[in-house]
Amino acid sequence: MGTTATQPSLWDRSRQAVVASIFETAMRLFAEQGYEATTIAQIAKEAGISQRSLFRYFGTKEDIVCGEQEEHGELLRAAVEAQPAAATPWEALRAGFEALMDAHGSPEQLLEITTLIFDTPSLRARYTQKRLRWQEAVLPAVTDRMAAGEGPVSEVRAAAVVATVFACVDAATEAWVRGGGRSDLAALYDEALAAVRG
Amino acid sequence: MGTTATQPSLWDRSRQAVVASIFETAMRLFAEQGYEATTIAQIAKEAGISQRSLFRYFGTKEDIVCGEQEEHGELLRAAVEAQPAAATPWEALRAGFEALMDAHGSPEQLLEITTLIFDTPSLRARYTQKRLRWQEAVLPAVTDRMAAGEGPVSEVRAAAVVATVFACVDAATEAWVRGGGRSDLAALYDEALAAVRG
DNA sequence: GCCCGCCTGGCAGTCACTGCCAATCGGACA
DNA sequence: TGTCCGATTGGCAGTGACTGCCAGGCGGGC
Repeated sequence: MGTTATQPSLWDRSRQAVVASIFETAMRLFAEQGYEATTIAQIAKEAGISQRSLFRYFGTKEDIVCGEQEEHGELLRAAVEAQPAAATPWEALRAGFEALMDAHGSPEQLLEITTLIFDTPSLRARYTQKRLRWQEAVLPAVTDRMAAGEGPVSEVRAAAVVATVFACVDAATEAWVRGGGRSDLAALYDEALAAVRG
Repeated sequence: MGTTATQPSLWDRSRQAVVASIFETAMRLFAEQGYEATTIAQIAKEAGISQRSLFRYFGTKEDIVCGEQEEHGELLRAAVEAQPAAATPWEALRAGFEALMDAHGSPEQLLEITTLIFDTPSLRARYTQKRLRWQEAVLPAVTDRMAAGEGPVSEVRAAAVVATVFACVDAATEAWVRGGGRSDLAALYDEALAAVRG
């Protein structure tokens, strides 16, 4: 364990450094010229890496921005499943998102990334696509929770609850972004859900 | 008006014929080989048209499948706004979707298209993107309706209601597709919404 | 000092999509 | 009827994202 913890970490460390370098270069260029106007060739050049290698770190141009979402899906699933059995699906999912927001480093960077995603159609499409995977990931936990409360649950009912929570997160996030991040995201989410369930 | 009604209709008729021809050719090839494996060049060749002209009819490959969604958005908006003032947002939106489903010709073709979209990631992403425009289109009507019931409404609340309805439509549609279209889509939608609001 | 993996870069190719230009087609009008 | 004109078409060359392939380099283990 001691060797496997240091040796791969050397590779991983350099790998993380390259990833971060590409990411920062790309975000700077996106901010300067816009996402569509920035080419992969330009990012690679300014990051001092070959185009071919860039694609080995980020499978697609969109993944440079949306890439982190992958791991966050796992985090969300784990957080939801870790909630006490007594919690309703709504409470469990809310707690899951809370955990997700805690995991983020600087709120400024989160706002920057989220704004870019919501302002760029192709990025938003990709983001929505990834969120579909999140929905699939938390579905079993939600199904179980609903079944505990009211007996056997049809597929649609659980899927609808999950989809609704994500829809409210989306509405809240959009309002948050449009307001320049000045309001509280969690409060917006609560307001959104209250409008639906109240 | 008389001339403008017959003359463009000749052009439009031939245009519609070409569109239909491309669409049918493409759907056949998609069914035979899958969406990704079918190239624009192949569709153009088999439809007896140049690649360049194909792109004049359908701006993107995805639009061959998702293209109709554009006009349906208008239909939905009109139907929602045409609902009586006494109807709640939920009732108005439900009626809107009912109108939309009535507008579709054969249910078999609807099922075929929808299945293709839900089974193909890039198509589903594009579809979701277009649905976002629908959401923006019906948002004013829903905001007005909510304001009538409870006074001034914040942006988030109305957006959340709209997003939730679309999320339930999505969940219902997915269940409908996964079940091979054997269940009733409207019933699935009602079940989905009941799970959320009940 | 040598060998062996892995990483990297470059190259050529595919595919969706776009701008440009010339040919053509069909109706309008003299 | 013949001619003109606007719209449609097709081909061509180019861009940009992305992929497979192959050769070279850099590390660490023997």
